[in-house]
Amino acid sequence: MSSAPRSLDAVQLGAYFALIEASSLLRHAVDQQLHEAGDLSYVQFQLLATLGDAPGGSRRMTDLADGVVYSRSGLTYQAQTLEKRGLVSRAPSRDDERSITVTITDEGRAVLAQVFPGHVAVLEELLFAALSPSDVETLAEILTRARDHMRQAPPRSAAPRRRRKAARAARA
Amino acid sequence: MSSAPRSLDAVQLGAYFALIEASSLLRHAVDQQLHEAGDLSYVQFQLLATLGDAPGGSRRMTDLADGVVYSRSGLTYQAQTLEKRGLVSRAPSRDDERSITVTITDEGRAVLAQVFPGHVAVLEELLFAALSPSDVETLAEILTRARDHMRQAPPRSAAPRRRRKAARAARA
DNA sequence: TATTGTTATACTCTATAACTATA
DNA sequence: TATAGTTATAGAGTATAACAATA
Repeated sequence: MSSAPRSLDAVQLGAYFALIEASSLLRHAVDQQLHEAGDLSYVQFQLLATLGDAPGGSRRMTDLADGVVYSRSGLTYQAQTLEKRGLVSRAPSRDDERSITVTITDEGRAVLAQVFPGHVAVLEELLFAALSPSDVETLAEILTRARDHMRQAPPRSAAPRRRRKAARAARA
Repeated sequence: MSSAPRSLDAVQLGAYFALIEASSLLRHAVDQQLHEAGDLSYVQFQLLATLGDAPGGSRRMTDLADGVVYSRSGLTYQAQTLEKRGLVSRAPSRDDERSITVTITDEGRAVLAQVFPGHVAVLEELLFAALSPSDVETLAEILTRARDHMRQAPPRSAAPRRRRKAARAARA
């Protein structure tokens, strides 16, 4: 347990507010573009894009969640929605019968392609227009470090399931 | 209209993903802390914090929205929620009878104080622990610039009301 | 006994459009 | 006629707990 300081200095506050607000504004704008161009929510786009980059366009449900969604049921919900639209398919994994492998379909890739130019345009106009190439590089370096740290940080009360062992005992 | 490039380079992609993911992880963690410590959503916290910093603890509804909420009805909803809990009060403005002035109450300030140490602790552990003071400074500078640019950028289809003039004519 | 994923359910939040009242 | 705010309503998303099936 580290001794947490009483408060933050002005620079820290500035960085925190700017981070939250910039990402919020950006995400809101991108979200709108995605809805207009392809009727996709941001989360759905993230899932499709993740699959699009994955080898074979496939990923197990559990691995897919990573950083995009914070609960299992949330992922199931989104996967179902995408499947109904024919943008992904789901099938039991061959090696582990418990897992489901999600795969992006051709139609899913088409929607991705359809949405992508506008997506890039929003990023250019909103985020990169105000930054020099060197700014972008610096930003990437610092934020990547921050993200990696957060990812491995012990989730305060997260770990949805892993932590529930006690509950079952209490019921008996 | 600028000629938007076909795609982004690897560094830009890295910066974009890191920004979205870092802010998402951070916001999720902070949101949980706020719920546990004071039964506040992140938006509610932002509104209270904004009021806490405002002169007299007051702000007009419209001015309060700024960057926190993206629709008028959304703000009304949150303001009502906070008022029911006694954390803010609302009264017609004296100078303009159309506007409502929202003011943080003593109880609102108490909740803010109750929640604040844990809030700072999360930020320290998750965001600042991985960054040097100089990183934080750099981050603040760049992201502030980005945010300010986004704020003044023409909202593609935003401006909830301002843009609706045509709709009325169509109904006639 | 732990893990993978689904379901049911309840709740929070957001957005649109129609409306009232003041400027 | 434009602005400030509310309401009704509907939809999207999220989380928790209980559940089934596999390892």
